[in-house]
Amino acid sequence: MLDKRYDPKKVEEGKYENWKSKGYFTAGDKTKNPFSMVIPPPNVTGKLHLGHAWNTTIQDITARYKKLRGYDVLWLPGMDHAGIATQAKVEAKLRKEGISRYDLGREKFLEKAWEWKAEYANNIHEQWAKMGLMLDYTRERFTLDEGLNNAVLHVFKTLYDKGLIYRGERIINYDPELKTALSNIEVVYEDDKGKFYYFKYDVVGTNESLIVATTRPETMFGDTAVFVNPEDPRYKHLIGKKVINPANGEELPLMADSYVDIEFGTGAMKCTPAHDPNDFALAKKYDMPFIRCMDLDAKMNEIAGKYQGMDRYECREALVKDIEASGHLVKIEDIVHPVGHSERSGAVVEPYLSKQWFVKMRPLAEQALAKSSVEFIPERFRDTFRQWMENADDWCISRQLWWGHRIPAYYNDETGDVIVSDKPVNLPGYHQDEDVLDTWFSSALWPFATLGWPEKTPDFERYFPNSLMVTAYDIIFFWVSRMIFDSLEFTKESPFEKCLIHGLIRDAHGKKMSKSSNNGIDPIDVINTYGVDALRYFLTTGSAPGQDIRYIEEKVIASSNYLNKIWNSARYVLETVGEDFKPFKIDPSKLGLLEKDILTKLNNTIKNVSIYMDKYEYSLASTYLYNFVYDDFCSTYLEMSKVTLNNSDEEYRNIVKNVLVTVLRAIIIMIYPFAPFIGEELYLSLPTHLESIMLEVFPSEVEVGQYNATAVDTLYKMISDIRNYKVSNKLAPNAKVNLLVATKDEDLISLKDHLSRFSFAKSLGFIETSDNSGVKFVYDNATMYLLDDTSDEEKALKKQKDIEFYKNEIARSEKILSNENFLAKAPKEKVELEKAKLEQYRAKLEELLK
RNA sequence: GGAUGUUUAGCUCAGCUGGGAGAGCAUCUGUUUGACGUACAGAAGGUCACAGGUUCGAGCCCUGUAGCAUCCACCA
Repeated sequence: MLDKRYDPKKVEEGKYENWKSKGYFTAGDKTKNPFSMVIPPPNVTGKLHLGHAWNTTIQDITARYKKLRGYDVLWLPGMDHAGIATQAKVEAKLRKEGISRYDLGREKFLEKAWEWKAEYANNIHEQWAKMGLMLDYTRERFTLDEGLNNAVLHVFKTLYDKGLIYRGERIINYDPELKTALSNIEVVYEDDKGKFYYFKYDVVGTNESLIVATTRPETMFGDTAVFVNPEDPRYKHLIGKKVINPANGEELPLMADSYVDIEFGTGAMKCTPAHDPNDFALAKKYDMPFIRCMDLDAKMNEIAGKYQGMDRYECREALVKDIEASGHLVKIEDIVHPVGHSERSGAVVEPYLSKQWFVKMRPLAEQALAKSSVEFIPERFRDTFRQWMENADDWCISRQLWWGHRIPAYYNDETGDVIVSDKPVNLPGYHQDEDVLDTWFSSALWPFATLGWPEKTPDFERYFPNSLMVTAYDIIFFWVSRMIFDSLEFTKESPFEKCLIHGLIRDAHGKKMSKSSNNGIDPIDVINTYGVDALRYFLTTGSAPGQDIRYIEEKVIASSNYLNKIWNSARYVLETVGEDFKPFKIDPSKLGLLEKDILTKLNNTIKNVSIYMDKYEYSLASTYLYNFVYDDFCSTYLEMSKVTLNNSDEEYRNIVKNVLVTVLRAIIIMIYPFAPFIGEELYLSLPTHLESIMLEVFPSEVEVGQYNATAVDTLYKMISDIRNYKVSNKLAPNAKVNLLVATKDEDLISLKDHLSRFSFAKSLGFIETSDNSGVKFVYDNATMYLLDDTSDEEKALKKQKDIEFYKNEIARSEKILSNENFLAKAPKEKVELEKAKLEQYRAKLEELLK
């Protein structure tokens, strides 16, 4: 027997290990159609947060549902080495021990990183198990494993041979703390407080000077020109002359280009080609030199003269002081301006001219835009993808790190030769590039490389392209778009058929969860308090696809209450039918009205749940199920069954029990993808069951046939009206009442026991034609009189209220039906429906007025 | 500067091709009715941001305005 209360801890215990050991998670049944997903590989940097919980729950619901639907489901797990992120963490850990990565050297450092990976992979496995994820661990992959590594080398070499990967000098975003290049999207812009320095530049050969403003004075040593707009009347006459750089006294040409905004600052701009991407472009245009005045550690170099060796900020301070002393400082303004920070280290990014590896984006992006067949859900995210693709700059893929795929380029310093090879090169005089690849270079191959590509493995043949990818919208640029263009380039197919996009999870006030605001919620805490099923249900219901959700504890509690409701309804059914009960095939001809009614509602629920599950609209699917469970099953049929079971013979009692079990079984299987643990527990309590709910199939509709639904509706309305009447007349809920029902509906009369029980009827009579005593309730197929000591006044009041109601309804209906345009243009069914309603209202009013 | 989302009950949110506004929580009234007080029976609560338009009919479609949020690009 089930416990009185649903206890998540007890219910969850042992189930996951059992499923796993029985091999239920392992794909490969060739008799079925495949359905495949790969998990977005979490970084091996730390704990999984609620966002992961949400993301993986959506996938798990999908996997379990598709399995119920008879698919051979492959959900492939794996993790990402997360180059920068992990290396930053490992370095931070070492730093606490007083060691730098250089103390250890590459080999030893990588050993430490692998140790780190092992520890965190273990944490992640534990969390996946807690979440109940149906992952096929026999196929688990890691972005740095041998297979992925081969795929990465193959891709690098192929793109290189095609000219789609090149090495070049460009301005890149440099993280001086982690000492590595970053790609554009690894830079986050924040509004920082800064200063705007106005300096006076003397114009050579004149008495004039002009004022140039900058936020980064320390880069003045790398300046090669000052630019103004050619149309700027203030400076027009000076164009072509030289000005003196107040930082070092050197002469700079005063040049003109329409790029310069007349309105901004002083309208005169210094040009630092090696330290600013826009200046770099200008310098290219005018064939100017690129002068680096800083080293990679953000310290000034020999170009800066006496400032050499200073940190960039130190230099800034000293230089400004010196310029002020020379009388060339005009003013300093406090400003707030966007400053690029490294996503991982937070360091202020330094635009820096250096030699890096790049992926040439245009050809790949155009192919992706032209050929991608990925269907985004919701559709609007296709535009997000498109917009980024259309504007994507070349992708800087080299990182000056150790943790990652080492770039397979080999240099001969003497000859200047470069060999790119997917096999190790051991030629004398050659040495391998020290850098590794951007972590996203390998994740971009995830959907196919995890299946064995570039080999044509059976898994690749069978499970690629993936059926579905599930991820949050913030990762479309980083990952989704790159998977799509790499997949199209290398497999000639889109990596997945559909891409389901969800939002971000926020705190109760709508703020982004983050470490800095300390508002993060650990999913494990939630699971320990309310159970994983409640968390899963909360995460995937009550929200629309693609929208953000807020974590609200009350909602998790509500979810838990709902599961408890299902638990207790199961308890009632199982206690009622008994352990020895043997369910049998339903014979529609033997069903009673109420049985037909609940089964019909079940059929509708199965239909709707299926429709929305198939469309990945889990929130809507769950709403239909919820309403059925609460209103139709628990509050109504289940209560009715108590009366039926008391008042019928053995054969009919068995039919009712059979219906109870049938409905319960369907509910359990439908809720199970959302709440697998309680689903399994209840399923295994059913009188007959398979070894596990994981082997079940989705419930199908039950043959019921036609029945008098009006009679059932009227019964439920009567009960509701009587309850309502008692409350509004301050009668106790169990106050006895005398009822008289005027009806010719034999089916309604056959339900008299239920009416009697739920109205606490003292007496209940049936008559053929209407009477005129008591408080009157009018239905489609009956009129009910409540005969008790209510005063005539109250009776009249109630009657007046009803009459008014119907009069209003009739007026509304007549108005619509007198509109010729409505009659002419609205669909016929709508018109007929309205006419039928009007007729009913009139009949009821007439009955009321008798 | 470009783009997207959002505005519906006190709060958090659903509302799927246009056809009589919904849920959970909170509030109020009742209830030892034979699974569930993590419950039951009821009640109250909304000019669906605003202004136009299309339509027989608009929370839903179109245009505009405003607030809130997010993303992209960024000015030296």
